[in-house]
Amino acid sequence: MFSIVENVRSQCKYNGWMHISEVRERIVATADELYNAKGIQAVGMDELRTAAGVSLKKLYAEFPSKSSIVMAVLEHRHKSWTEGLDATVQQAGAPRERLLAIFDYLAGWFCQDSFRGCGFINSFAELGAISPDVAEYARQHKESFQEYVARLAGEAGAPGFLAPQLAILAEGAQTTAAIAGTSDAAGQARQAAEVLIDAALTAD
Amino acid sequence: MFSIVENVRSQCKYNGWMHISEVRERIVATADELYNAKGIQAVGMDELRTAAGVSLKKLYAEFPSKSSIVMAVLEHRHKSWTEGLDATVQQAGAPRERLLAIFDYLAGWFCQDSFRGCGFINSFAELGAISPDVAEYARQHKESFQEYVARLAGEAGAPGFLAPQLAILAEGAQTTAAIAGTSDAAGQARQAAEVLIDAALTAD
DNA sequence: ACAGGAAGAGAACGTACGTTCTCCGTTCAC
DNA sequence: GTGAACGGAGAACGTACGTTCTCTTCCTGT
Repeated sequence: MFSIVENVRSQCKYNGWMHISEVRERIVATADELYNAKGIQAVGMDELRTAAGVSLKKLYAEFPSKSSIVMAVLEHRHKSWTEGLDATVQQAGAPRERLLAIFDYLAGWFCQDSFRGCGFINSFAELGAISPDVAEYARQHKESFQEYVARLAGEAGAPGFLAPQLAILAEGAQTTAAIAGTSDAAGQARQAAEVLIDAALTAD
Repeated sequence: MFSIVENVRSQCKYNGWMHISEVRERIVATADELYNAKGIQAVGMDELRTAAGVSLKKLYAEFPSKSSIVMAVLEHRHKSWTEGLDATVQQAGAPRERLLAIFDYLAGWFCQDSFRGCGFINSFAELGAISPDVAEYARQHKESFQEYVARLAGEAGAPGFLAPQLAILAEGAQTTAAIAGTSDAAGQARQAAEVLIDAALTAD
């Protein structure tokens, strides 16, 4: 299922003036924005077509169905979220600061006008019950985040129970910030994370 | 907007064999289950009508539109969630245990087969962008939870920063448990809450 | 008994949307 | 220059769904 994008991307060739993968990426980026802003089910193929500046024929030449676009958007979200988070984490120095950098990344994200909550939580809420693929992708994304935090926590020398605690804080900050419409939760979660990290490090 | 239910409820009268409010409550309870299990947009009025054993005419006699049913379901969810939480909290003794009882309530909830995440987070994700009423109701629900935790934290003598931290933990546990499909997050959040509570109480 | 009205079942209507098809203009190879 | 392939615009099709309408049945009050 997730290999479709790579298969098609490997068949890229010139079609006169634009690389096929660029059309795909423009469609996916546009769909990501629209789905984030209005919800997946609220955005029709015609609206996406207009916003992306692509003909319906090209849309369906690139993707066999709307659900395949949704899955491509989830891949896109996972990639940009993971890369953005890691970039912020890498800028921090000591292992303890790298754990806290997670919440700095959240703070910057929450302040963006386009922030409307975690796209995986949202897509899971909207489609998880009727689309096993969406539910499974959301689960994998969250699992990979858990593993990422666990790696950072391990590098800080923390016991195993710390990482799930910090991950839960991060998840809670995302939903709290989205629904409340403020970015306060990032700072509150960061302060809680400091307490949990210090307690875990001294207990070890 | 939120007073519609009360207005109609006050006009209750006998219609031969069943109180009108009982029909309303059956519709709302059925809608709550279906919306929770499959998502709001995935459940049509006909499916709701069949599941509730009510004619379409009666459905539209009780509610002017689907969106009014959604709002009634949100009121119903808020009431049962708040009452269930408070019942668990009241069973605990000391103020510190009452704060931790929040996570015991979550643990019991997560273990239910019907658990599919917080209904307010889900409805916000699904409809918040296109329905200001839904977004606002979700915000109010989360705000009331924040105030509830703040009251419990105040009774425990904790400083003001503790309550938002515990609320974020609770929110994160809900989404983590929903997407992961396990109930582990409740215990992990509870242990984190213990650390945060003790740190806040000794720092005070 | 009979007129009148309430209520159920489901047909009907309008709309939205995912997907496919058709038509027409453009381009490119020869 | 000409024909054939390609691509864009949007019409068309089938389906689903929210909402309303119609018909029939059954109960009620006198």
